[in-house]
This record gives sequence, structure tokens and C-alpha cells, in this order.
Amino acid sequence: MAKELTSREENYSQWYNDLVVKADLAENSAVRGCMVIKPYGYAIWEKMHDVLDRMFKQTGHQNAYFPLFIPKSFLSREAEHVEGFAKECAVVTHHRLMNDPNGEGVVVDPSAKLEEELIVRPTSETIIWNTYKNWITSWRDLPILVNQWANVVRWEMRTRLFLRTAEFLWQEGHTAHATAAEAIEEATKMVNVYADFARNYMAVPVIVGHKSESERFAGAIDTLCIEAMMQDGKALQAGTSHFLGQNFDKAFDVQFANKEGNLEYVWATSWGVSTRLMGALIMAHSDNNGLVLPPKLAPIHVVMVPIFKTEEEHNAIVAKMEEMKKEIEAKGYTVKIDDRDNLRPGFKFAEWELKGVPSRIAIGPRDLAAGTLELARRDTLTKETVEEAGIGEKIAALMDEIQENIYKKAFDFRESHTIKVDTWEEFKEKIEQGYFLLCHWDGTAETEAKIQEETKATIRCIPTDSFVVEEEGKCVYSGRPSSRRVVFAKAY
RNA sequence: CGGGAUGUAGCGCAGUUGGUAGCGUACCACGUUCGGGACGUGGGGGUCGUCUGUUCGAGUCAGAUCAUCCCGACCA
Repeated sequence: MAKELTSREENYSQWYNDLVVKADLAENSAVRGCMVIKPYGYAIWEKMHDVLDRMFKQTGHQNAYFPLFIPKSFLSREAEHVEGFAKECAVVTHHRLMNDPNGEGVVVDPSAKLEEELIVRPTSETIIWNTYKNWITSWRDLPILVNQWANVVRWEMRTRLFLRTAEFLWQEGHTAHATAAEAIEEATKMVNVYADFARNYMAVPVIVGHKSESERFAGAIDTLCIEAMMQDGKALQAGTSHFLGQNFDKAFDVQFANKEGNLEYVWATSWGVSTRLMGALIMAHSDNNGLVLPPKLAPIHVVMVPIFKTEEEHNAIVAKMEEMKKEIEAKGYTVKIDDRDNLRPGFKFAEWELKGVPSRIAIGPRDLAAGTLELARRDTLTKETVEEAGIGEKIAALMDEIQENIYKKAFDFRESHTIKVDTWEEFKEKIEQGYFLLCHWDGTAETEAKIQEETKATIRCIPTDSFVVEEEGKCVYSGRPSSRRVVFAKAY
């Protein structure tokens, strides 16, 4: 259970689990492995949702919605897919309850057993491809570029708040194309949308790359991903985009007539990000005072704390704040005036810092007389007294600066924890210290498995962006020849 | 599913050899406070995770079960 954070002397080193609870983001629910996301936390998810949704639409996608329940037989159509998900499915077997004959509450009505069990979707490929079968007959129907915002359920052995909950919110894009090249282009385009989102909105640097065969999505030909580094040096897979080849459309017999009138199977992709991004955001930026939110995803940009003794002072200061609030809101930022009269300023400062609000304005009688205010920023925990004139521009500039600074801090951290490694001894040493290791790998699953067994490190990705290091070398484990470096790390 | 730990007030905890539940904090009221997590006085709040046993009597002992946390295996 999370510790109550009431004392400033409290050791906040368990910033992850503790802060998300105290910071009003999420708490465990009565349902195993599921989470309750409180309003403040959900507001952050809504921000992510809105930005991503806009990006999807800009790249030509539309939203749609498919059923929560998947007939069991659908799931088993694609062999690798069912093997990958079978162990973690919630299954609906009955559709009715009845009063307990013994008078003890309600029980499942045995006569209401379903003919075919329904699976609560762990992902929607199967039910969507079963639907696409009816949508696709001609080359003129392609491409289909559809996204769904939904919840999914994966009954994991072990859950972890935000990173691996039994139920989570996500979006899943499912597209159909006439050619393999077009589908590959789509999968690549979308992983880059995710990378753009992570870097420019979440302020989290990510590496784009391919998964190795063993880490691939169940049923995919190729899985692209973005990998982020958390503050403990561990990697977090923050988003994936799959080239599915023709596996699903063949399983559901989705063919179209091409321009020559011949029947062909389509080419598919799927891609998704989830509430795991909330975990990434928290773990990438938080400090011992709580969350640090990038302005572009913060539900509140500026909190104003009046400092007063008398009601007259309170009224005068809040009136001034209302003016400033209008000016700042005109610039497109959200302002919260915290004029609660039962709490002292210091308490409010600490509370809003815990929630990660990027900046704070404090005004007291002395400021009111001098036409100044105290402007504090969350990322550096510094504060300065500034003139109140032009506060709108000042906040706008500050938000840009904070957004940039948070990214730079995370980027510098990753840079300082990423090294090229060429010997097995160094590999074992550095992996324990929380590094991303760029090393040569012979390309075999055996070597990958051995390395994981001995060090718990996995291949996070085979990079495709600026991390690509094409060079001849020898596998760090087996010594066999290799033509490029891959990223090894311990992962969540 | 294996190993370990824990379930008592919203949260964090105490509760002795079994005798019918307490502390801190939060909450409510009043007063004094208010530029970095205030203080005083008074007050409200608990089927002790659940079930079954042992007992005159169970928060306490036994068994089962559920859940949570940590470590493995599995995964976004």
C-alpha cells in the first residue's frame, strides 16, 4: 500500500507508487489489478487523447467502435495470435444471475450458459477483421484507415499501476491496404506519430526501432516501437506499430478485386498506445516533490495562491488574480485560483507541486502594493519576483521554456546512461547500473535468450532513427559477426 | 502459478499471556493564525478482509478463502 505523504521528512524515494496515489492520479480499485483514475489524472489522459486524436485525423484516420466481446472462435483463427493471448483472457460464460435458492444473495443461473463463450477483448484484431471482411470487396474500398478508442482486458499474473493493469484504456488503429509497401509505410508513419507525440508533448525522448522476433506482437510480421528510458535507467515500451502482413485477413478471408479483376488478400497494420503512457510520463519526470508535468499535457498550467490575513486583503488580491487569469487564459493556458481559506500558503504550494502544475503565482499584500508577483516553476523549483505587467506573455514564454527544459533534462539523462559496449564483462557491469547498451548481436534468438537469462536484459529494439549504428563488429555475447548495434536494457 | 510479507477509521499504524478497540493524520465546529506543509479546545467516524472452527468469551488461536505488496515465470 502507498504511504501517506504528510511529512516533509518522509522519504519519497518510492516516487512512483506513492506519488500516483497521493497526486490524485489513480488508486487501486476493489477489482483485481484494475485502477480507478481520479479526475485530475483522467484530465491528463484526456489531454493525451485529444492530441493523439488530432494527429490521427491529420494522417487521414477516422474513429470507429467495435464490440467489447469477441466470440472465442474468432480469437483462435490466427494461430500465433491466440497463443500469445490465450493465457490472459477474461471469459464470459453466462448471461444471467438468479436469486440463490438458499437465500444467500445471487448466484449464476446455470440455465443461462452461453452457447459459445465470449472473450473480453485483449485487443481487437480478430473482431475487426471479421468486420472488415464485409467492408472490403474492391480495390476502391482501400485503404481502410480506422482507429478505435477503447478499453481492453488482459488478465496478467502480476499487475503494476499504469504499466500493467488488468484493464486499461488505449487506442488501436487497424488499417487495410492493397499492397505490402503501402502497409509498411503506414506502420512506419504511425510509429513516427508516436515518437513525435512522446518527444514534443510528453517531453520524453524515445528510440524508434524494430522489435526482435521474440518480442514481436503475436501475429505480426514486424513490430515497430518507441522505447523510453525511465529515471532508474530501465526501458519502457511506450507504443507499438505492427505490420501484420496478410496473417489476419487470410484468417478471416478478406479479399478484394484488384484493378485487373483478380482476387487478392489485403495487407494489414495495427498500432496502439495506452494509459501506460501515463506511467511513462510519471516515471520519466517526477521528483521527490511529486509529479512534473510538461505544459502541453498539464490540465492546469498556472496555480495562483493568494497570501492574506484579512478579508479585505483576500478580496483585493483575488480580484487582481481574476484580472490576470483572464489575461493568461487569453494566451491559451489554464489557470486555477486556489483561494481556499482553511489552508495556509505553504500547504497549497506543496500540494500543487505534488500534482505537477508547471508554474505558480503567489501574491500577497506587499506584491499588491508594489505591482509585483512571485512566479515559481515546478521543473526547477525556483522562484522569482516579477512585475505583473505583461503576465500573459511571461507565462507563455515560461511554458515553452519549461516544456523544452523537461525534455532536455530527460534527454541528457538518457544520453548519459547510454553507452557502446563491446565486451561481455562490461555488458554485465553496465546493465546492472541502469544503462541502455548499444552492442553488436549475432541476430539469433538463442543468443538473445541466453543474454536475458544471465542478465535480465532484453533487446529493446533494433533502432531505425538516429541511433542506427551500421558498422561491422562482433556479437557481445557469442563473438559471431554482426553488422549493426542494437539496444539492450532492462525493461518494465 | 512458485517463494516471502501484509490486511484493524479516508490514509498511516499500535493492540501484551484471548475479556468486547486505540494513536497519529485527515474530517466537522469555534477561536487564534496565514510570504514554504500552523496551533488550541471540543466533536463525529470502525461488520477488526471474508468464511468456518476452538472457547463461557476471538482483533488476538486454528483452518480455508479473497485481496494487496515484494521477488521469480508471463506480458503493453
